[in-house]
Amino acid sequence: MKISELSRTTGVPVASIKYFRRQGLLPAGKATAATLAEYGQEHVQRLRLIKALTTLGGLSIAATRDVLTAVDQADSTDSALGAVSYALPVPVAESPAGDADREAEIGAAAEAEVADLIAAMDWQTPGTSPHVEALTAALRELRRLDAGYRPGELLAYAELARSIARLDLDRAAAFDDAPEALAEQAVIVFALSAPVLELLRRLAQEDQVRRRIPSLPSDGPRTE
Amino acid sequence: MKISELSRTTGVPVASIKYFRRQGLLPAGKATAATLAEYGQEHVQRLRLIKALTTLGGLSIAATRDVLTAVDQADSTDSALGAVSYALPVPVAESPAGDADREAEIGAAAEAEVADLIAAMDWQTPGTSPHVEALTAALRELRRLDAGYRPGELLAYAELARSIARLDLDRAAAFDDAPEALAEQAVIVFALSAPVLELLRRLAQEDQVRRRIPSLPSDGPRTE
DNA sequence: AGTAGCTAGATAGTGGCAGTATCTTCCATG
DNA sequence: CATGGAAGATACTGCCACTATCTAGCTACT
Repeated sequence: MKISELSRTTGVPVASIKYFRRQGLLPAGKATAATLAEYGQEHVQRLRLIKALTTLGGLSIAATRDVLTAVDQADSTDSALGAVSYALPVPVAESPAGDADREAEIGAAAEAEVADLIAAMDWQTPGTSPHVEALTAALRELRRLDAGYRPGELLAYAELARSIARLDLDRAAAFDDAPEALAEQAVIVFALSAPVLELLRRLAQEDQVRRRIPSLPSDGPRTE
Repeated sequence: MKISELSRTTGVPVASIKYFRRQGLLPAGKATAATLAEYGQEHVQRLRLIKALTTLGGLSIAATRDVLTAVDQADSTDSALGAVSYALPVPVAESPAGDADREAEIGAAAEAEVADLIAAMDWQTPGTSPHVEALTAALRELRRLDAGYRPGELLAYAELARSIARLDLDRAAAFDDAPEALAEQAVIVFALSAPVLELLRRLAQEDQVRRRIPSLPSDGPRTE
């Protein structure tokens, strides 16, 4: 397959394909001559994955490269899942501090909240997990807004998160008879299921709003 | 409070405060003279909210403006929740089509999947909901990758999404005795809980991975 | 054999976004 | 009455994700 055919098959412009190659997202084709290379089905699939990660997953090019590198380097065993998980970017919030006293108080409360949660859930996480850091930062941010979780609320969410994670792992493990596909499946489940879940949550919220507030009009979004 | 004090209190540079004002994210201070305006506590809170929405929530300036406009225009009653929900951006994926036949097949399957799901959940959503559109697009994207949900899987996620939405609504409704704060609380719950939930999911995934794969790299779950 | 039409690789340019900096005019306060 | 801010307008910057152009070299058709 020539690059122009690869472009036609996937709908990705030739210039973009070259760009992805330069950025290390896509392996080079097998060169058949100094100015000619042959692309295969694996390039088609990789391009689809790149597109899905950037558009649906909302990943940057750099983050996509990190994730794909983890996929390629995964020794097609268990480490794939962990590597992919850590390669995914994390929503981090770090507002510039205003009042130092208030910041200290908020910070301590957030850290305690996370520690309590992890203990209560009996979660096995390394102390260096970026997710723990990020969660603490997120809770700090909410506390700055005086919108922290009330006692037990966060735990309720965590229980549901555990249920979701069980489904995720089931989904990822469904491919464990095809080791070379495991890492890729892990990416899909970890990175691309998040937006799907978020949309389900929005739909469920919408339903809940309508059920609890019967006076709401039944049409769609307000037109401008 | 002068703008320099507002800047010091919130940690946001003066130039950025002016920028947010220009973009319609922050109301102008009460002008006390041609070149002097007075800012109050509401500006402090609004700036905190802007920072939280952009950093933690990952919203663009334009999206933040839309959300805040919905907050301000909410007639401090029920419509606040709906307006905010629709003002939030939605992860949309639309890959350029390659093969027309395959696209048609994928599209039809995704649409049927969404319709079935909404029916099974008895969700009350308007046909024009952008969330329905977005979910269909997301499922199309996954199907393009040959990574669609197996029968019943999506429903299981949806059930959990419903549980989450119930928690969300409880959280939002906790402020219904302070109508002017309801819309703001809705923003916080709808826009800022998503990253928290995502982080909980990551932590839970991490825990699940560790529990399911107790072995060391030398002994994978399924070796080739 | 000649040539039109690809191709690879390098480099440069574009448009959008989120600020950041500068400039001018004006005024409150010591 | 001088000076340090403040307001508003405009311009500039850096980053990102492409997109276009250019050079040089095939290669397949006639």
